[in-house]
Amino acid sequence: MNFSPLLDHVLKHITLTEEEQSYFVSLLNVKKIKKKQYLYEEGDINKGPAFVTQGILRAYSLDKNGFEHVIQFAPPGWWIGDMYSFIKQQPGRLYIDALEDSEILWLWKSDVEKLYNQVPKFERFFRILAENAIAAYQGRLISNLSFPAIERYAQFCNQYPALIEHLPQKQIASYIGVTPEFLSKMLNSPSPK
Amino acid sequence: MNFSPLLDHVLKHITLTEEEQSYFVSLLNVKKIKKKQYLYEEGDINKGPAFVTQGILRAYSLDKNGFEHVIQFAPPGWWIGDMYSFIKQQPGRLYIDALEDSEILWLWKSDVEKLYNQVPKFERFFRILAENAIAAYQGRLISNLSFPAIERYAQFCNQYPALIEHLPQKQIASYIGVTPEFLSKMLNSPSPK
DNA sequence: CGACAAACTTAATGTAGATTAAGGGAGGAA
DNA sequence: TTCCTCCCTTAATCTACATTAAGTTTGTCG
Repeated sequence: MNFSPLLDHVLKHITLTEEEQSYFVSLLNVKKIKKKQYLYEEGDINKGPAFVTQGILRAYSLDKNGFEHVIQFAPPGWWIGDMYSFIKQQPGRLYIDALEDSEILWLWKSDVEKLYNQVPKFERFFRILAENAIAAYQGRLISNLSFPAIERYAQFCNQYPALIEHLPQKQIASYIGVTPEFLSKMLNSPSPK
Repeated sequence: MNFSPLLDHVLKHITLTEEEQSYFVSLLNVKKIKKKQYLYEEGDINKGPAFVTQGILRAYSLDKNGFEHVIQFAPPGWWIGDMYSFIKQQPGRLYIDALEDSEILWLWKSDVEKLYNQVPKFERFFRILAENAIAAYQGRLISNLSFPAIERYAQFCNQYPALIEHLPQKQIASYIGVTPEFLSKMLNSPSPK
């Protein structure tokens, strides 16, 4: 297994000795997830954040009519997880599955705690990670509340150009908060961008 | 000035010696904000998070038609800030003002960095704070994407019962993402809850 | 290769919520 | 008191987007 994408990512924010690095790596679990399989099994609450090394994961919620609403995509190099479930240690409201055959690295919640105690610098790392996520969520909320669908689509294209090619249109529709039919109509209408 | 609400809040998550506590307090700035005044002045990017001790603050974005969209309310005991602007050190997209005469404690960005160096336990404190905020934003997004307006209102009432009484209806309408007219109609229609 | 499912399109109809416009009540300042 | 501003309400009209229902194209896998 090649841990260097994750290590590089960590080392961008904090410095670690060789021993600290190998301790961190020793806590990591590898998991291969086939397309359509889930990251967490039913009621899995002791699993911590997951770092994507291959493929694409997706977090979504379900409404009462059974429709999916995409909360986040995670291509390689991104983290994904149900933060509510993780913090409160309660079953969450998020489903996380793979849109393609994928591979992730993940930590047990208890190992994350150990890591904080053994190498407190990781408190800093995950603080920075969390702050960036907040900024992203704030931006997403602004977008949802303040812009019409066509501009949310344009913003998505700007922010995630690599994803546009990779993702079925209906997933993008779900992310920006419209039906696949409406997105299709938007894209094939007067100003077809 | 009475710092104990903030100190109590901090001490719920980390333990601090007397000296650490007074060092922390020495970095705090107090500011009184009158109703309708702003937390940040034009282009203020070196100011860090603000902790509300009295009153209510509000963060909102503006759309191209000049309409306000509330991203967050902050009653006493809550933190508020423009995380994007804080992290990227760029002008943000959020306006933060007071809905009532208020009082806050705030830190310079540079003092937050000093605090992390002098008392690394604060990395842990702000990590926990940030993680909780993520959980809240995830919940808000789920709510916005997956539920109709009337249920978003019900959820708001459940989550912030104290705010319902305190806030003008139009602010709540803006938070749940509808016009004041429509909220009024909803509340005075068939099942008036 | 054939076939079955999944992805995209098109179009008719339906609806949640926006917009516009008007009027009424409560509080504050002079 | 009177005026003014802010807040809430009601109602008519409008629109962005959903729903339903075909049909078409693309992919995938036995």
